[in-house]
Amino acid sequence: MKYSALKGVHDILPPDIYIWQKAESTAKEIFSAYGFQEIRVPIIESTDIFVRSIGETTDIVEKEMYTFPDRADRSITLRPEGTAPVVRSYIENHLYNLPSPQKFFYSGPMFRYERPQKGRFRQFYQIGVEAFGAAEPKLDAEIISMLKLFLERLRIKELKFEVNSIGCEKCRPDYKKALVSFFSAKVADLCPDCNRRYINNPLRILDCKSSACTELRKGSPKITDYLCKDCQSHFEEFLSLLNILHITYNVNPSMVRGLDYYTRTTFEITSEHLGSQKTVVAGGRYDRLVEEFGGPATPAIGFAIGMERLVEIIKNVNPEFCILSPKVFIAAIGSKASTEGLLIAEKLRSKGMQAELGYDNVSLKSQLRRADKLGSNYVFIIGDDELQSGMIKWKNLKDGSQGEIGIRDAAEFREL
RNA sequence: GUGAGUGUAGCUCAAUGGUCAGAGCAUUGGACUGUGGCUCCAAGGGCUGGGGGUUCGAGUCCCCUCACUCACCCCA
Repeated sequence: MKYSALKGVHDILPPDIYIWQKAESTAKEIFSAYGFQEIRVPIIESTDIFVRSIGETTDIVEKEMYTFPDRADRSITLRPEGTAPVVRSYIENHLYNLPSPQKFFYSGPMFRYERPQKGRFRQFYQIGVEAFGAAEPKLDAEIISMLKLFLERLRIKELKFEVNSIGCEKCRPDYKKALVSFFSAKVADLCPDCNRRYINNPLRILDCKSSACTELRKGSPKITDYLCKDCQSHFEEFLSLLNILHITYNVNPSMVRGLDYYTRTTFEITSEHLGSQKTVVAGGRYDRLVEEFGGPATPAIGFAIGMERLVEIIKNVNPEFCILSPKVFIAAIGSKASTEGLLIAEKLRSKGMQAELGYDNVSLKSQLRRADKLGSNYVFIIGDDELQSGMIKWKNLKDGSQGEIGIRDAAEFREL
């Protein structure tokens, strides 16, 4: 094979593409109902946009970005996530002057230079939403509810909703201190990675899967015990609204996000159908980011759906998901009949009916065989007899019934 | 970046170091002159991922390399 796709990227082909289209159109429909409008932002941005928002010491920025100099030697990065570009656009276009909250959704490819595995790719697709200008927990709950509806519409069940609050710039430092002092006596026994985390991001120790660290963090302080008064009541109201909305969730105090910009509410939706990369949706509040980017102080919240993972789940739970539209197949014998068939097909198509032609002047048998394989519902048969009589034959491939219809009326054909 | 596993036909997989590398599915054609699905028959399709080595002889053993997969890590 001379050429192949790059590592970690992939083609999306039929029949999978129908699942993608269904997921995308469903997202658009549901998100619109909640007042989210589509926004399209560039795939390339200045590198510093991502460094500033995601955080200099995160893995994404340190070793996973596709960063390169352009011809004028500016540092450009292929977006590794969607929030930063949307925030940049929100500020640059002064969207904060529009009535709050402003709600957007986006969809498109993201790029991270990672080692591929199940559910993880170098070019992957996300559909995400970002809502600016409302701090109330009502918005947080609404967004979770929207996700629930979206997933139900795709007939996906048995997902786990996990929520947490990671506090704000007032209370998180206290928690960090408590955590550091808790682990100070145990640093030596933590895994090498966690030794590094102990210095630059102690919260991540909670996330570590190594058995030693899992053991060592038993009894560690919980973020939820350290929340300041405001964060505490925000979180409590959020949870009570989830109850009112009949959303089943699990509070997971050790769920920390890998991007630095998150504050307060964080959440994740996971599935057992995904191997070790089981997060299909993740998001949270980022109440400080707009201001840090040079905009007015604006609370915000968002999430992103991993499309490959979503499609993987759909394929697992609902393999029959995509329904083929009815098709008419026109089998013609002889060149005159073939021309007639072409004209009928064109008329059907102009009315929006999917019509397929037999090619290559092959036997009727193989044309029918092909019609069957395409999943056609009906076949029109045109040959010398039909041209003479002016009546063409139709056959229903699903139940085998047959009949005749005038050549002129064939274009008016509706499911009989 | 680290580790493990796997590379043979379009796909899923066989083949003790020993004829010409096989099967099922798929594709195409035929049995059936103008009626699909079922059945039967046949055909096409392979530099056994690539390179080197051991051997009288390598798909098989050894080394290198590339690719894929899964896991660690990280994340959606």
